[in-house]
Amino acid sequence: MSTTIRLEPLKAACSTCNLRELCLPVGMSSEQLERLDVLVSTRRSVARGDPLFRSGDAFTSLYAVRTGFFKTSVAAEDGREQVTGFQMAGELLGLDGISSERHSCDAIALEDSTVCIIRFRELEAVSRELSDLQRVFHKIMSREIVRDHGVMLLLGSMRAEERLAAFLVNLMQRLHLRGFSQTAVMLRMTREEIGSYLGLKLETVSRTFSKFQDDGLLEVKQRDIRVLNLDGLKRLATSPNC
Amino acid sequence: MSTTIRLEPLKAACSTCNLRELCLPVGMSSEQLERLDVLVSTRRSVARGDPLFRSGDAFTSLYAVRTGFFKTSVAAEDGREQVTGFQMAGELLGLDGISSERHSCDAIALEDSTVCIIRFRELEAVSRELSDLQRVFHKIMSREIVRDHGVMLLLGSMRAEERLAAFLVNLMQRLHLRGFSQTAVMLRMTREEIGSYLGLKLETVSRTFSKFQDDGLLEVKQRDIRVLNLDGLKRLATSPNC
DNA sequence: CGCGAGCTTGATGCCGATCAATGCATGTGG
DNA sequence: CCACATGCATTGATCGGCATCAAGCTCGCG
Repeated sequence: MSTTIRLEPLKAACSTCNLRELCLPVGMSSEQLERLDVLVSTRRSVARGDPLFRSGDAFTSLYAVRTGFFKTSVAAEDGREQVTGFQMAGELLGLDGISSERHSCDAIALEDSTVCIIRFRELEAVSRELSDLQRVFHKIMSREIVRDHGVMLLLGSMRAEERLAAFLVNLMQRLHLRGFSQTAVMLRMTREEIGSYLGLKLETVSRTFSKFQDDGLLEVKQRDIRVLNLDGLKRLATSPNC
Repeated sequence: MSTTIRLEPLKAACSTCNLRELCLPVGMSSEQLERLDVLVSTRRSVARGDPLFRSGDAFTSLYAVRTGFFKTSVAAEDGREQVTGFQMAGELLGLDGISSERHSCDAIALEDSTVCIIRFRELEAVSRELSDLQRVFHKIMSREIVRDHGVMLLLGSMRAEERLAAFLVNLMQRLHLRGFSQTAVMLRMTREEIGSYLGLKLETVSRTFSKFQDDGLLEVKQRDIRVLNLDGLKRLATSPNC
């Protein structure tokens, strides 16, 4: 439980960050970026398997993923876990904590990662003066709500194949935006974590991967996925079972 | 499609609204409330069955439910619908629209309702000057995210009985906060709408209601629900299937 | 009074869960 | 370097919860 927190005194600067168009500073001018540099002054490294924060921790900061990959999950009282999302470079973690000033989910690094620490009180203060920042931040929160509604649709009314296809298409899209291949990916999460996110058991996830392979949609070697027919996947991800 | 929109020139005033402690103005001083009165200047009536807004509509305003009851739902391309929430007095509608400046879900009145219209640009402007308002608004958005995560947990890992129990407990709690009985409710939504929200078919919802009645937890007469054993329901809502 | 929307209940079937065994990759200590 | 442990993935056999299909029922309303 006593994870050492490694803070990096390195200057984190939005103005020189190559993720800035995918992150909080999207669309900002260079003067505006300088205001942000004050906000985002520290980084933190999180080793694979370690928590960035846990449910119940006091909330003071948001975190922008700089490198690496995270999962967030909520737990029921009886211990059942639900993975609520996977986050990659440029995405924000910790929005759940604003409401009660305590985090309400766990954020765990799925590979060695670094994040930028954004002190929330300062973000609020700066966004009172910089309406463009205010606008962007509101849009980010709203986007998270819209994303969550999409997941509800998936969990509430899609079948296993549709769920996994939707998951893969979404993942490839986000990776592509970040300059990675649209057709090959090394998954950072286990079958069980995918299953938890999609409301399926790990065996079902595994079987569905195998079926996609049989159908010529994918090539699957453990966590190494190569997409052979993206359109076919997309068709599955949105269309009914007919 | 051509629903007549009825705007009410009546002055809507947060400062005299008895919902203010459940709504955007929570915790505000009387001077602050006067600033809010400017923001929230118009009301709108929505007849039962009519949309407050629809997916794709331009986003300009948030809506605070004043009287009545709403559902929100998202649709897949093939027409499948997922109810994403039910909203009652004091709750905010429209947060989904901020991200793309278009609404991404439908909001339909389940009974004759009235809402306060909150022009979003003005809300942003005022909250730049009133940090208490800014704080409250951020908490409301965050609370919606936390709620959505709870629904994901429900959809991803609970069984039919647990889902319905959790739904009922949550509903009774929110009604209780608003001064209604904690043990009796006249449901405003159909079995199909409950089912859509919970990821179940209407027959399953109906059967589960019947089972709860057999088990002495509820008395069910169509939409008329009387809770006989709230603790029993709560136990079901959170505990595992053991 | 009769129609229709919504609710209940029964019979049956299927998708995904569960249980169980095996395979595969990585790492560790002898 | 091999033997073995460990964690994760795959695959098969079986089971069960919920969906589906199909009647009836209830109640409000024209």
